[in-house]
Amino acid sequence: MGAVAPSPRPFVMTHPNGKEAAFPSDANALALKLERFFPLDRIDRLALDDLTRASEWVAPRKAILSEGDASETIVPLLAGLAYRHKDFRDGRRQILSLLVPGDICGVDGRPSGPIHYGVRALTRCLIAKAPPERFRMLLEDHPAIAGALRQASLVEEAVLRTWIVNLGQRHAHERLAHLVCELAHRMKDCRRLLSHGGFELPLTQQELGAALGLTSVHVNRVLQRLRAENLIAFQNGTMRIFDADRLRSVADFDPTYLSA
Amino acid sequence: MGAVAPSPRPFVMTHPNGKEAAFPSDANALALKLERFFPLDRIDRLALDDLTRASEWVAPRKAILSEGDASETIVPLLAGLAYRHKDFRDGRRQILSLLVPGDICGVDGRPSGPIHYGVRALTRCLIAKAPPERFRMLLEDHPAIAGALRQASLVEEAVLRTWIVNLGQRHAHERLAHLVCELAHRMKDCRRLLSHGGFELPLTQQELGAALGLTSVHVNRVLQRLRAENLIAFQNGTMRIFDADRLRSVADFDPTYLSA
DNA sequence: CGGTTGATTGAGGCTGCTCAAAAGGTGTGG
DNA sequence: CCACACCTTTTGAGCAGCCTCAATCAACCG
Repeated sequence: MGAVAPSPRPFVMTHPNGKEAAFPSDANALALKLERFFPLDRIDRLALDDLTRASEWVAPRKAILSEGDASETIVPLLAGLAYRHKDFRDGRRQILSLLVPGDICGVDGRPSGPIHYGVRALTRCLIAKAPPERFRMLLEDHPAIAGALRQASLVEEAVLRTWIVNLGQRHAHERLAHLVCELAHRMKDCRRLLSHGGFELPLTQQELGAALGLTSVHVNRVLQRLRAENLIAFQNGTMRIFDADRLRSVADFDPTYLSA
Repeated sequence: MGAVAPSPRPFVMTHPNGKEAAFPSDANALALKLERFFPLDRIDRLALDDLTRASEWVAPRKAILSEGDASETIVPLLAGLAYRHKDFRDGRRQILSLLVPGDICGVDGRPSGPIHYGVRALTRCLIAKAPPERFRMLLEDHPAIAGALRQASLVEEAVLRTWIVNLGQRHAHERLAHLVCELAHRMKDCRRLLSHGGFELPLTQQELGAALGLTSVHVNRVLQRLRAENLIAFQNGTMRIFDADRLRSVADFDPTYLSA
C-alpha cells in the first residue's frame, strides 16, 4: 500500500494492518467498477473520490445495514467483502447477494422505504455513506457516472435472475460450481483474484449453504465431491480452482450476464 | 397497431373481442403503475400516451422478446400477461418473472448488450415499442416519470430478491402460496382482480412448476393439498383464493416489498 | 374420430434434509 | 500451559420431499 501523498484518496491511509495490502485498495473501487461500463474522465473520478472521502471501516461479521433501515443513504463498498441476507423468524436465512468492492450495499437510487434485507461485513470493510442530495447532485453533474451506475444496476439485476435460475433449476453441485464461477469473474473484475486463480471467500459452510439454498451438511458433501473431482478446494476461507474449464462446464456457466 | 385518429389512446379501439373489456385497458397501464410511485401531471400522462401510441397486439404463447435480442428498444406491456423465462439446452426452464400490465418487458434503461432471457405472452398482449432516443428524451423532459420508473425498478429488484428467498428457503406448498399472494397483490394494483378476489392466470401446471422450481407432477399434488386445506383453487387458468389470511400465514407473506 | 396437450395418479428412487455425534480449531481464563 | 467453551467441519444413519417414469384420463381441435 503506497503512501500517496498529494492524492485525493483519504482511505489509503486508513490502513491498520497489512492484510488488505494484497489488494489494490489504493484505487477507488467504485470508479474501477464504473469504468468497466463507461469511460470516466478525470473530473468524474475526482467527484467519486470526493463522494467517498467520508469513509469508515466496519469489522468482520458486523452489520453494515439492517432490515428496516431507511434506504436514503447510498452506501458503496470500497474495500472488503459483504453480503445481503434475509432472515426468517424461524432461523432460516437466505443470502441474496455477495458484495465485492465497488458494489453498493444500500439502495442506489431515489428515496424509498425501509430496506427488506440486511447487509453484513464478511471481511473488514471500508464503506462510504453518501447523503442522497450529494448523490443526486453527483448524478446530475456527471452523466457518465449516472450512465455507468445504471448499467451496473442492470448487471446486478442480471445476477439476481441468474441466482433464480441457479436455485430453481440446478442440482447442488452445479449450483455451487456456478457460484464459484460467478465469483471468480467478479473477483477478477475488482482485482481480488489471488495468484493461483482462486480468491478469498471467508464464508462458513453454513453461510455457503444459505447462499445456495442448501444445508451446511450438504454443502460439506458437495465440496468434498468437487474436491475429489479435482475441480475446486475450499479451505481456510480460500477458494481454489483447479480446473476452470471443467468447472464452467459443470456449472453451465456463461459469463456474459456479468458484463453486458 | 391501431389507426391513430385524434384520441391519444389508440389501443382503446383495438379491441377485437370482448374478453379484455373486463379489465380497464382504457387507462394507460404504464401511467397507472407509475402513479403508484409518484404523482404525474397531465403533461406527463400525455407524454406516456404518446410514447405508447405505436402499440401492437401479440397472440397468446407467442414470443415478445427472445434471448439474444438487442435490448435497445423499451417494450412496456400495456395489456395482458406475459413472463420472462430462461431456457436450458437440456429442456430445463426457469420462469424469472411474471409481467402484468404496466411492467416493462425489455430493459428499461440505457443501451446494453443482448438480453439473457426471453419474454413470452401468456394471454393476448398489447405492447408498445419505444426507441431508446424517444425514451431518453421522455426521461429528460419528465423527471416525475424518470423518478417513478426508478422506483418501479427498485420494486422489481425487490421482487427478484423475494423469488430468491422463495426458491432457496421455502417448501413447495409455501412457495406456491407465496407466489399466489404476490400475484394477488400485483393483480390488484393493475386492476386485474376478479370479483371473487382471485385472478386469471393462464399458466399450465408445468409452467407454474417452471416458476417455482418444481415439476408439474409435484405442482399438481401441492395444488391438491392447498385445495384440500381450503386455501386456493386453480382451475381453467383462474386462481381463486378462499382464505387469504391463512394463505398469507402459510406463505409467510409480507406485501411491503411490493410498494416501498 | 384420431391426435394432441394438459391434468391426474401410482410406484419407486434419488437428492438433499434431519438428527446426532465426533473431531479440529481457536480464543479465554485460570 | 492447560482446561474449557464455542464454533466449524466432518461423518454416519435414516428419512422425506420432490423427482422420474409411466400410464390413465379429460378436454379440445382439426
